Parts: sequence; C-alpha cells; structure tokens
Amino acid sequence: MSNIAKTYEPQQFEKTIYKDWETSGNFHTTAEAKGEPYCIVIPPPNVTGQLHMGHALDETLQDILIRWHRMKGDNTLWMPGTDHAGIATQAKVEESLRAEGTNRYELGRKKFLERVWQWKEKFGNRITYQLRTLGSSCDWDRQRFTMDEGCSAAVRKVFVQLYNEGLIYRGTRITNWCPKCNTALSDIEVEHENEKGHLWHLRYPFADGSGYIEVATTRPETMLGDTGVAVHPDDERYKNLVGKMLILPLVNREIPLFADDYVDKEFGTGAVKVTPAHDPNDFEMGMRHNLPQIKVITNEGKMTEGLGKYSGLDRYECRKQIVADLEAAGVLVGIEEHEHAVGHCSRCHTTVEPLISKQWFVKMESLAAPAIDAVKTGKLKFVPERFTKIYINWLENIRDWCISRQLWWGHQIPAWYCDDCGKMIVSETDVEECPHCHGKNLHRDEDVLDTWFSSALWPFSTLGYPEDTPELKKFYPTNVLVTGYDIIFFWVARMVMMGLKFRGEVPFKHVFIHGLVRDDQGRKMSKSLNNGVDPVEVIEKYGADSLRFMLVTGNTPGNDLRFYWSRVESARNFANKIWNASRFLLMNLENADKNFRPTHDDLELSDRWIMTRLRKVGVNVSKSLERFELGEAARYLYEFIWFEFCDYYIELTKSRLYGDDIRAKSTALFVLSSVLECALRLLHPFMPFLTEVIRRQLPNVEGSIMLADYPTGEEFGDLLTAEDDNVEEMTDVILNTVKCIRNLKSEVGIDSRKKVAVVLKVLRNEYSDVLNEYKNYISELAVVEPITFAEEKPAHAISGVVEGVEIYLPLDGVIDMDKEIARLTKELEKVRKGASVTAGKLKNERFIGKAPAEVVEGERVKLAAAEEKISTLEQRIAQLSAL
RNA sequence: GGGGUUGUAGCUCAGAUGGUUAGAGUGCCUCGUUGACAUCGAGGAGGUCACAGAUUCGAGUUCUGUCAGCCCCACCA
Repeated sequence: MSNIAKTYEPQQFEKTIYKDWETSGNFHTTAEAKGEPYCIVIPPPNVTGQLHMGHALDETLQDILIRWHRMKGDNTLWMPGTDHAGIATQAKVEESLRAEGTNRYELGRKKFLERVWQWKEKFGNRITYQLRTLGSSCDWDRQRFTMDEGCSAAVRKVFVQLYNEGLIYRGTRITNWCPKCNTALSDIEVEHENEKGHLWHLRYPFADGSGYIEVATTRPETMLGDTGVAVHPDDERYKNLVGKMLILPLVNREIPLFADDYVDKEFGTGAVKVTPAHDPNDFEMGMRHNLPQIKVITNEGKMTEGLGKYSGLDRYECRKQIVADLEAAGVLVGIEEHEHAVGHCSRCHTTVEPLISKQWFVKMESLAAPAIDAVKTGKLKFVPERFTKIYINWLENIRDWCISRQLWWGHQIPAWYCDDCGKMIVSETDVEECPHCHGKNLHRDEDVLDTWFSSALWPFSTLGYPEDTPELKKFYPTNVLVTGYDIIFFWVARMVMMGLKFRGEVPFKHVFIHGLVRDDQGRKMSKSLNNGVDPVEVIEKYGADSLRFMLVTGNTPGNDLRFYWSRVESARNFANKIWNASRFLLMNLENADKNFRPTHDDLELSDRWIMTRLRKVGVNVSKSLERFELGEAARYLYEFIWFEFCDYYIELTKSRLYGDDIRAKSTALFVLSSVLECALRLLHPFMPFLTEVIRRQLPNVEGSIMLADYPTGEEFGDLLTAEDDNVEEMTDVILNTVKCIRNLKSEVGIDSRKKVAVVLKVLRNEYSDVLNEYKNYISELAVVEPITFAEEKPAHAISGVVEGVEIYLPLDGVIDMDKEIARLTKELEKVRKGASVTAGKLKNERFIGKAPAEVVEGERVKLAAAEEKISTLEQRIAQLSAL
C-alpha cells in the first residue's frame, strides 16, 4: 500500500468504480427481491438537455436517499428516464432546420418527426451518461422515455377514459396563444410580468349624435374588434345611457353600450371597450350579452384580412398606426402612464395573445378535490411543510387545463373526425372506419398533448401501467419525489391528481422539495447571463464526491443555494483528509496482523471513546436522514471524521503504532480500521466513489460498500460495555486540559511543538485515575513533558483552570507577573459574569418551580463548576499578588 | 391585490420539538517542514442573532407589527 497516492485524485478511480457498479448489476432490482420496497422515480430530464447544476443537486439528493435505503436492506428501485419535452425539443430541431434554410412545414409532419427522432437518438442518452458521472445508482435496465411504447399506451388509455367520463372535452374558448411558438398554452405556461405601458383615453360617439362616452384601453389596436362598450349597472354617470348605440371610430360600426357587473366603476373612466375575440374578460362579457366575436389578430400576431390599411401589420406596428389615426380623428383625448401585468410565453418570452380557438381541456375540479384531500389527511407530505400551502392554494383555485398544443412532437391526440358524417371518435387504437356511418374518410386530430400530460402519469407509466405488472404492485405508491419548487404546479400536483384517479393512491408519500442552485452572486444560472457552472467541469476538476458533498452541505431543504468554487474546494479537502487518514492506516497495516481482534481489556480510553462517539454519530446521521435533513447528516460526518477521528484519535494511536508493544499496536490498528470502515459506510451515500475505493483496501471486508449494512449505532458489540458510559466525560477532561495547555503556550509565545513541563492539580477525585493513567495523551497532544501532579502551586508559572483540573506551566524568568495577573483577572471577570447569570436563575423561585428538573440540575452543576473556577482563579491571583 | 421566504462573524450559510459560554466553511492575524495530509496542524481576532413589542422562569428559536431584499400567485380594461 505504500504506493497509494499522496493526495486524493478522483480522476484516477471514479470512472472505473462506476463501471464496476454498473456491471455488477447491483443497481438493478426486481419486484421479487427481498426487503421493504423503496422507490423513487426520477424527474425525467429533457431528452435534448445536458446536465446542469439543478440536475446535479436533484440527482445527488435522490442518490443519497437511494443508497442509504439500499444499504439498509430495502428493496430499492431508482427508476430512470427522460422526457420528450415537446416545445423545447421541437424548437431545437426547427432551429437546425432553419440553419439548413428550410422549415417543418416544407418538410411535412412525417419527415419532420423522423428528424426529431433522429435528434432524440443522437442526444437522447447524453444526459443519462452525464448522470453516471455523478454516481447516480439508477436501475438503468429499466430506463424509460415519455414517448416510448408503454408511456404512449398509458397516455392513450388515460385520455380515452377521461374523455368517456366527460373530464376531457373539446371546446372553442379564448386561450393563451404564443404567436412565435404558434401554439396554445396552459395558464401556468404564461408568466406575468409588470410592464410600463399606457392607458389611452378614447371618445366613442353616440350614434344619435348626442355626445360621446370616454373609454380607456391599454391595447388600442384591439378596438378594431370592439363589439360593445360596458359600464357598471349601478354607475350613476352612465345609468341613463345604457342601451344606446355608439359608433366605433375608424371602423364606423354600430356597437351597443351595455351594463355588466364585471366593470369596475373606479378604474379609468368606468367604461370599458369590449373585444370578445382578444380578451378573456371581454370574451366572458361577450358571451353574456351575445356580442359578436370579431377576430382582428392572427395566430402569428398580425392584423387579419379585411381591415383595410391595417391588414397584415404586426400587432405593435398596428398599435402605433391606430394611435396616430385616432389622434388625427380627434378621438384620442389623453394618454396616461400605466403599469400593468403582461403575459409572456414561458418558453420564448413572447407576449402572449389571448385568442379564440378550438382546444382540448381537462376539467380539473373533480380531479383536484382528492389531491387536496390527500395532503390534508397526511397521505402526502411536503418537505418542508410550507409547500403544502402553495400546493393547496393552487389546486383550490384551479381552472381547466388546456392540453392541446399545435405542435408535431408529442403524443398526438387520439381523436378522429369522420369526413362523411362529421362525428368525432376518441379511441385508444387507430380508427379506420367510422362506427357511426361506416365511412372510411377519417382524419386524425392534428394536435399533440401538453408534455406535462405524459409527465403526470410518470410514476405509474414507468412501473408498467397500463399493464398490471408486479413492479406496479410492489413499488406503487413510490416513497419520495425529489424535485425543485419550480415545478410543483406543472408536475407534482398533476401527478398526484392522475395517480389518485388512475391508481386510487397517491403516487408518492413524500415530496422532498429543494431550491435552485444560483451563482456566487445569488443570480439564477442562465444561458443569457452565461453564468452557469457546468457540473461536468466541476467533476473533472474536483471529483463527483466533492461536488455532491458541496451541494448537500450548508443548505436547508427548500432553500436556494449558491455555488462557490471555494466550497467545492473545501469539500475536496475533506475528501483528501479522508484519503490521507486511510493512507496512514494502510501504511501502518502493511506489516501487521490484520486478523487480530482485541478484547475489551486491550482497549484504551481513546479506543472506547472513538467507538462511543461513532455510535452516536451513526444514530444522529440516521435520524437526520429520516427527517430529510441531508445537510445535517453530512455535517455530523464531517465533524466526526475530521475533528474527532483525525485530529484526536489518529494522533493518540501514534505512540502505540510506533511503539514496541505488538498487542497494543494491533489493538490500535483494529480500532482505527473498524472505526474508519464504519464511518465510510455512513458516508457512502454522500461520497460513494471515495468510500468504495478506500473500503476495498481495508482488511476483512468483502463486497461492494453499496451493499454493506448501514450502521445502526450498535456497532462493536461487546467491545463496549455499560462501564464505558462515562468515556466521553473522562475524555473531555483530558481534551479540555490539552486545549488549555495549548492555549497557554500560544499566549506566551512558546512554539507549539516545543516540550515544556506542566504541573496539574486535580480538583476532583473521580478524575485522578484517568488523568494519571492517560497523562501520555496530554503530553502527546499538547506537547508537554514532564507532567507532574502536585498539591502546591508553583509560583513562577502561568496557569489555567478547566473543569476539575488546575494547570500550571512553570516558566521561571519568562513570565511577566503583572501581565499574568491581568490575564487571570480578565478570565475571572468572564467566569464571574457567567456565574452570576446562572446564580440569578437558581435564585428565581419561578425558574426552580417551572423549569424541568433536569434543566435546573444542569444549572446547579454549571454553577458549581463556575464557582470552582472562580475560587481557583481568586487564590491564584492572591498568590501572585503576594509575591 | 393576495401568499411565501430571507435578514445570525468581513463573505456564504448551519442552528427539529424555546433551556450550556450562538457554530461551521471561507477570508483575516500569529506561529509551525519530526514519516497520513501545507488540499495540513496549533492558537487568535471577529456577532447587542434586522428593528420594536408580546408570550414565558427563560426567546436566535413562538406570536404580532415595522423596515429591507428575493420569489410565487392574480382576467381590472
């Protein structure tokens, strides 16, 4: 082992280790395997995407949970797959067609889809290969795709059933339309942003010549499609005018003035121009008052035919022209600055145009109710809990979901229209003959489904639905969904609704929500800012374990986290620390008896201490993991390994390892080796590669760490007994003494490596044995020699006091007595201050009466210790002053 | 217009169910090349836990309000 590299070089082993894991088949499981089922379905990354920090975080969290459960012995399945990502993928392919000087319409639907599939084949697996570099232990044998045969069958079955139950319907409605993507959008695909605009005040004259009414609008170009003007029924200003006709300027169409409750008397002039074809509210009012719908803007965002000089103009060009013309006509009577929310396409950020078109919708109310209930009754829990409110609030105000998209890439809607009798047939299988008139002239609905429709089925479609597979029986409902808060509406809520509807159970019991990974200035990582950090680059430089550890530490569930290279480095340093601690052990193990097993009597205090500490850490790690506090769990391990195992325990084994007592040496090596091995198992879910590569080299271990038992806190069997319950207290006395000596040396400027004499006065009898027996710990860690125990206090010495022990460093001639007195006085003041607070508490009858007994007892102990310290310091100050 | 969230050391952040002297990483200062590790070790400076009230024997932690930042939702033209 002497050839083990001096520093941690993850590049040397991560790829090989992953290959070993994958070929071993240990990522794979079956419904028949033993153990409690534990299943996570991956949030499928887009097929054309590549790994970004958000994925890295999401995958890391999932892999930690998965590896932990696998080690616990659960039948653990991590179901991987990718999403076809309708609009996003289609846009990419269209972009490449544009580069070739053509477009999808020239190519035709069939050829175009061939191109997209080619694209998918080419880039589809890139991201899953990148996931492997992170260490993700997915069951790759089961990899799925939202448009594969099974998922497509699930989509058709669900669609047809919902249609037959009347929960899917087709209707002519006003919907959000993106003129650039050329498709309808659902409400949540529209992002509202406040924009500065104008409020134009226009005068519409009455047809009878009796004056005019003033309306206000933010979108003057839509006036071409006005078919009425509305006022509030109770508005005294207009009450007597309702029913009169107006002349629409520029167009000279007669339109009615009518009353509707929707109108807000306070806003603008209290009179609204009504354009049913281009505004959702106007559409509703139009329906209520039988107003005609006049479409003046096309799907491409241009003015329609038949509008004279305005036809063919872009909507914003037309706005300028209309405003100019209205002004010229004397209709425009004022312009106000006005800030208002404008909808944008979440994909391309084009301003959305509300348009009337025929679309497919899912009726949400009856689907949402059970999904709300599932959370309220605790069948589904959000971590952190606050997201339940967001989820419920959305579902309680849900509106019907527009699921049809005017795209080609996606699940084509399984509806056919008979050209002979005009009827519609919705069917799971292709329709060639009309069941109504037996006509054979059918054409299929051209639209495809919203990508999220198939994503909504993901937890059960990947497990085999619509087939009734053993996997579906065994692993559904799955245990946890790990995802970002940004897709709770898009995805989580819809999966819950569909899962409840089609499986009768929630798709997962917990939703573990994480935040976004931001750049070092707290900005979202984005292409336009070019501030993204490529996780693949981080892995190449520092290793996947470092990236994983960085992503999981110092972060709390649901909160965003910032990416800092310095934090990656710090994680890498931790890995290096483990690497070198292991290297130290392996070097010492070379010529040793690797099969030696000590008895309880062979163990020293430090051995029993480190084993006791490890047990407690193991318990804390598991507790934290159960609460989804992965960062806390990682922190426990970091602190244990670095500060307790490396900084203290390893140092304390050195005298035995370099000494002549073979049995003592073997004992130390045994404890070093077993504690390290156990710590590696605890750490494995977080840093899988490093822990595997090191554990393989340890003696008496077999098999991959990924299948080893996860520590339970009951390790080391009979090597620890009930008598060892006080090892922590006993060790603390020694370590506190060490710290105090180091401190004193540093304060008077003695080189920390220089040996000096120390005199200890033990204040409590129960500590004298341990201090006597293990005084070598003090001399080794604090670099002091000789250590003598004495009752008298050396006069020319600097001193300190810890619980139970007075410490003197006799330093003739080196000490400035006045300085020493000042130092001790300062210390005394500090302790007195603390003691008075504690004493105050204990004098308070209400504290004694109401606080729990153990808290009161704790305060008493604290006060006693403080008083011991005070008296020691006082005596010492008096002694020095008398000199 | 609703709702959420954040405000703790110079910087980035941890601090379940209220109970020691409020922690870590990083940065800074002083020392240190004996065989695990300078990707390190020892020591140190640095915080009235945004502000104001309330509850409580006791509040960084619970409640109310204020201020500041961020985010989400929302069909007032």
